Amino acid sequence: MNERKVPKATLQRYPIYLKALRRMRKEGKTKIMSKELSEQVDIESTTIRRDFSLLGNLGKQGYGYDINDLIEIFNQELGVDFDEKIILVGAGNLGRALLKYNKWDHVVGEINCAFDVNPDRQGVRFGIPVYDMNDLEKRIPQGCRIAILAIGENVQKTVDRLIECGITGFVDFTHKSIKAPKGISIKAVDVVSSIQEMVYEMNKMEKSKK
Amino acid sequence: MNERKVPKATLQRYPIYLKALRRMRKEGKTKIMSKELSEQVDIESTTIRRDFSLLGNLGKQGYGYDINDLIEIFNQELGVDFDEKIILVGAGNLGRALLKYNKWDHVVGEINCAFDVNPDRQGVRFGIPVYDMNDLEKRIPQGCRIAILAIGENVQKTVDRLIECGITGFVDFTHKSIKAPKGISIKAVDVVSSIQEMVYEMNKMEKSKK
DNA sequence: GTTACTTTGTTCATTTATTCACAAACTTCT
DNA sequence: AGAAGTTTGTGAATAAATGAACAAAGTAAC
Repeated sequence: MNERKVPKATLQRYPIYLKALRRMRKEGKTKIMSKELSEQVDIESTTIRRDFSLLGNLGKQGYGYDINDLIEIFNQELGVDFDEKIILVGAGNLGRALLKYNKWDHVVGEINCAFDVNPDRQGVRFGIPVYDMNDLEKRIPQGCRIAILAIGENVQKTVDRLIECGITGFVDFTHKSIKAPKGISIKAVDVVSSIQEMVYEMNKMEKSKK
Repeated sequence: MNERKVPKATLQRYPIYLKALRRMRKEGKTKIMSKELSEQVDIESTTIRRDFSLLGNLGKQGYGYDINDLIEIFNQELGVDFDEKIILVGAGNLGRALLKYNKWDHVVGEINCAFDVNPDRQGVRFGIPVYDMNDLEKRIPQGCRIAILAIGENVQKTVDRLIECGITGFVDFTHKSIKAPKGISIKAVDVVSSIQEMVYEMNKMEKSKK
């Protein structure tokens, strides 16, 4: 077992593992070996074992890993508190889709409330209050650090304002490029970028076949 | 100038560059230097220069890079044909949001058509025909390789069927873990994973401050 | 309890990615 | 046109990530 220092590359793989493990649990499996998981997620078994070992001695030799244990540890170690508060900024189509999709299985904290400039969208939606954007400073939950950006207009201005309110992490669904000071982390979730990366990979595969 | 062999790590950065470049163009800028871009996207200027140099000698010493040139080259080299055909599978809230958001500036091919099981969602939506899922085999455009998955049910079954139809790339918005044979590439776009990664990073930053 | 078999955790070699440092190439000023 | 000042592109050094190989620690069968 090593001291806490998870490499960036490993970090990007944890969500993949977690997803696969959840599926297996749902299918009724209770244990898994690195080699089998390897085939499922297309990552070398050695890499998997090393990734896991960074979080402790989770497996048993000659047996494998207990799926429930793994999921639990991952939830813990991925640093997500169940009471992490999240706000949704923008309750348009996309925002509402996210709310509806919000069966997050207690993986990350729930979305606490949402904000939108449009009065038609305010009120309670999918069980969550949607406030007027003007009331942001008044209504933002205490200790909230994370905002999901699902707006199309005034992105930079809104981000600046959110940072003022103490938000330090953004999940960004806009197509805009955002400027932010150090210490603020932004994760872009972007269909277009994903498609670009994918098409590139696909073309490379094609070429290597010929 | 090197021969075509773009490292994976570089590949992941191109979309970030592209986004920033587009913003700058919109702001009226016409040239950019690696050092300035470096500050904007928080990537070392050397890394940027090397990444760019992989696509050719795009810059001029003592001057910098021409933003328009860069954007054009990127669009080309990212391997995206403008006539890449894309289908949307699932026209619920999320699917519709994606359609509406579909001002993709000719970066990637447009969404050609969509499919949904629900008759209420069929017809023309945001200028794009939404067909019955049963007609998939009949209606899927010739040569279409890419599908955007925005469904919640029967994910695996649908994926298998799409693969039968010649789809080799998936942009996956479901929360399910999907099994697919080699040669099929799947890019998961997932709020929950993004939040997890982000929270982890945020916590790490906090700790390192103390 | 002993033997045969399995699978983890980790060391070490190799590959991949990043950063430093600087020559070559261009711009601008005089 | 020449000199001074920038900024690119890249070879060489460093750091990070991966993969092969195997000891240690377990299971299962007898």
